[in-house]
Amino acid sequence: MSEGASTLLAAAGLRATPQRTAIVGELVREPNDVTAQELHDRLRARGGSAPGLATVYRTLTRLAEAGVVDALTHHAGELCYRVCGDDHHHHFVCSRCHRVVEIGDCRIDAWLDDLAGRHGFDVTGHRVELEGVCAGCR
Amino acid sequence: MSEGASTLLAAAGLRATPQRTAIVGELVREPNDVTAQELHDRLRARGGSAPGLATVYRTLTRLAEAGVVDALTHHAGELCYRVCGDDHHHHFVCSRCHRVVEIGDCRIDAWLDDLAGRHGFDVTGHRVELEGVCAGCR
DNA sequence: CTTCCTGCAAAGCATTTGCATCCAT
DNA sequence: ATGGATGCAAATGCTTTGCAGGAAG
Repeated sequence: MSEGASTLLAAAGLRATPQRTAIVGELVREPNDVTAQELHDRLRARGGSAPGLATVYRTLTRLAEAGVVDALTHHAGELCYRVCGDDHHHHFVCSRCHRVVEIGDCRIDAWLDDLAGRHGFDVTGHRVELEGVCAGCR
Repeated sequence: MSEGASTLLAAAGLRATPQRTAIVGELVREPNDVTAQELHDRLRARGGSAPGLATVYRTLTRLAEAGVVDALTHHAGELCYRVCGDDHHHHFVCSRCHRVVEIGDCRIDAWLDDLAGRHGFDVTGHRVELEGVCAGCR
C-alpha cells in the first residue's frame, strides 16, 4: 500500500502544513501524472480553502528535489508530477488521445552498464518516453 | 557530407527566404543542440541584418513539424533544436556540467517490438535521456 | 498577382519571486 | 520565539500571435 501524506513530507524534510498535506494527499490519490496547475484546480474543486498556486509550485519543486516525486516533461513547456513508486517504469504517450500509459518492464540496464563502462559515465538515472498511437486510437 | 540549407528548406516545403537560409545554415553548422534564442544570438553575432527572434521561432517550429529538425527538451521549459541526421541516437546529459553527449548505439528495438505486440501500440518514436555525471566531472 | 513571410510589439503561459504576514515546531 | 511557509501580485522567461508592409513563386 502507498505511503501517507505526512510520511512523504517527512521523507522530504518539509514541515507538515495543512496546505502541503492537502497537496501530497491529492497527489497520492492521483493515478496519472498531473501538472501543478491541474493539481491546483483539483484542490480548488474540493472546495474550502485550497493552497495557492505558488504554494503548489513550491511544494512540488521541493518534493521533486527530495526525490519523493518525479518531474516529467511529456510535452515541452509543461512539467508533470507523480509520486515516485518503488517501481521503476517509463511512459508511452499516445500522440492522438494524449493518454499516458505506464510501461513496467524496463530492459535497458545491460545497455546502460555497457555505456557506463565505455564512456566512463556514472549514469544515475534515465528516462524513456515512447510515442505512437495506442490500441484504442487505431 | 551534410545537406545544404536550401535542400532542407525544400524538404520542409518552405519558401527559401534569406532569413530562413541563414537560420538553417547556422543550424547545420552547429554540432550541438541549440535553443531558438541561442540561434538568434549567433545570427546577430554574425553581424548584418539577422532574422528576428519571432522568425527564428516560426522557422524552427515549421522545420520540426516537417521532421527536418529534432526538437528536444533536455531541461524543462526550453526546447533545443538540431538538424536530424540519418543516424538514430539519444543523449546523455551531465547533471554537473550540463554537457550533452550523443549516444549512438540504441538497443531498445527488441523491447519496443515486444511492447507493440503486447499492448497493441503502434510505436512511432521514442526518446531516451540518460543523466548522470560525465567522466570529466568525476 | 496572390500567397506566403517578416518584423515588431503586444499577448500568452507556465513558473518564480518579493514581501508582509502567519504558523509549525 | 523564530525560522520556515503562505498568499497575493508583480516579475520572469520562453514562446506565440496580430497586423501591416514586403517579397517569393
